Amino acid sequence: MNIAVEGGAIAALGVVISAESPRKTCHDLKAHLREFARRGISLGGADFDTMLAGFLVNPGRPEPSIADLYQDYIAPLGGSRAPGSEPQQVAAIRIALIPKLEEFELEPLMREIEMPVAKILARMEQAGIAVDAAALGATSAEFAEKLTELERECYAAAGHEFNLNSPLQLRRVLFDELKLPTKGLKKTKSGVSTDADVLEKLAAIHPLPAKLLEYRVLAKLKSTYSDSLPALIDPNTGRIHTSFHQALTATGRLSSTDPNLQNIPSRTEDGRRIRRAFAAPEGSLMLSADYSQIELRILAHLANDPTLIDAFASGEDIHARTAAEVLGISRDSVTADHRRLAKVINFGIIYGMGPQRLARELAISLAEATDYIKRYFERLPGVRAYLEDSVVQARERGFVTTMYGRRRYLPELNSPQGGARAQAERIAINTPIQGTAADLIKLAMVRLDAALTRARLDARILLQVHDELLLELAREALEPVSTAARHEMERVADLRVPLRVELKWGLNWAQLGG
DNA sequence: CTGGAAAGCGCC
DNA sequence: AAAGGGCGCTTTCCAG
Repeated sequence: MNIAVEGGAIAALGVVISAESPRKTCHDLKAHLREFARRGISLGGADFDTMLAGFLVNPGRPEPSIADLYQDYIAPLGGSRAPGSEPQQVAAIRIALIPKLEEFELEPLMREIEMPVAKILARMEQAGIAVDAAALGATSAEFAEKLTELERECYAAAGHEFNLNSPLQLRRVLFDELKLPTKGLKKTKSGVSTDADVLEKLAAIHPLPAKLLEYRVLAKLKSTYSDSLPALIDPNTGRIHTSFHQALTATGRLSSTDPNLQNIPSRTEDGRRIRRAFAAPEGSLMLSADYSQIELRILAHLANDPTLIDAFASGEDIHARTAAEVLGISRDSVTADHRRLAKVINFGIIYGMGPQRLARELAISLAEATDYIKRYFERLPGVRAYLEDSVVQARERGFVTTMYGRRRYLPELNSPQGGARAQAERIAINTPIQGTAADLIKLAMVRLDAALTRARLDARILLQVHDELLLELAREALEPVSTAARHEMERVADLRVPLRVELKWGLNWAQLGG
């Protein structure tokens, strides 16, 4: 096979150098880059990660190990040779995967997006993020006081003490002891649900569900965030070092664990207290960038629907425009309620929502919900045609793709089970949209990192950048962005609609952001 | 004691 | 009769 393998620690990490070219292959490059950085070694020029390539070829196998890939791509070739060392296996896997990437036209996605993203993520993980442990501690203490009071009120409303964190005990209190009506309420496998939806309905007729809703929100924030995050601060760096997973989700999104930094609260004021604890230290500045309405913009592009494209091209409020279309009214007579309704419909379309769910969500009749959906598709025929075609094509080919060719296989589309088939059809609708958004956001990471690197900055999206001159340089790097918090930056991809970038920065970006 | 399922809920 | 897509974390509860 003509492969040279470096010895010692490097071979143990699965780095392979081909003898005829200087290209280096790695399995889980991001992990190795972190390990190398920790030891102060540089790993130059790695241009192929077998884990990422294997995942692109078959996303049904998340975070494949070297053994998984050997099993999938080398063993079936029927060679009689022994598997060899891990680096040798990695080299063989690369050779087997490259033709697959080319056949599926995934090579540009691999080379231009996934490989650069892996290197950026390694730096982000290594850099970590600063969090104000004292602020979190104060928040926890305050939440604890409020929780004690809420507990007392819940026990009083129930008539006795019980474990407020146990849905089972709560269900017995609500429906067996207090005999609250269960008619029309959502059920779980074991009985009537006690989720927020149900408790909100019951809140109108009894004080316990109302208090419990308050209790749950605070208990969640305290246990998941203000209590847990400080424990994850690395004593060596004083920062939190999350792990990003690049070869995991079915749609191509990233995920984050230990802790999950992608679900830090932002919606409620109590939640924003948690988010505010992620503040740039003295002398540094945090920058965050995001796209506004990216999924609906992608829908407009993929569906090539003139109305949606026009709405985005002219910078309209998309939910208000949808409201005007669906309700058949002029754009100036759209009220906040109309807009709220249209927003639910817009999201529902992306997720493949049916009329039942829409009716429940909006507290309207099934007939009305059915009518809204009908009118939506009448007014935006491009969307209807696109969604129908998506499902038909997916059924024929057995998979769906994103704009950059990322695949997701959907064998369930031909299932005899109606429920499983319907689920697969919703996935067939959602995945090209959600997955394309993931592609574009990764591409934006690569471009932004390159821009800031050119400006001699060390960029870390959502992480701190150490540089006294950051603000000046960021302005330059992100031209035509100026001092305001939100601006249009650039078109990241060849879309039929403009993408709008939202930037937030400051010593505390959470305060600046919406 | 550990592991896993279920319920619930935080984010996009 | 009909689960809106994608995640990860905490708690309870039960099995081993």
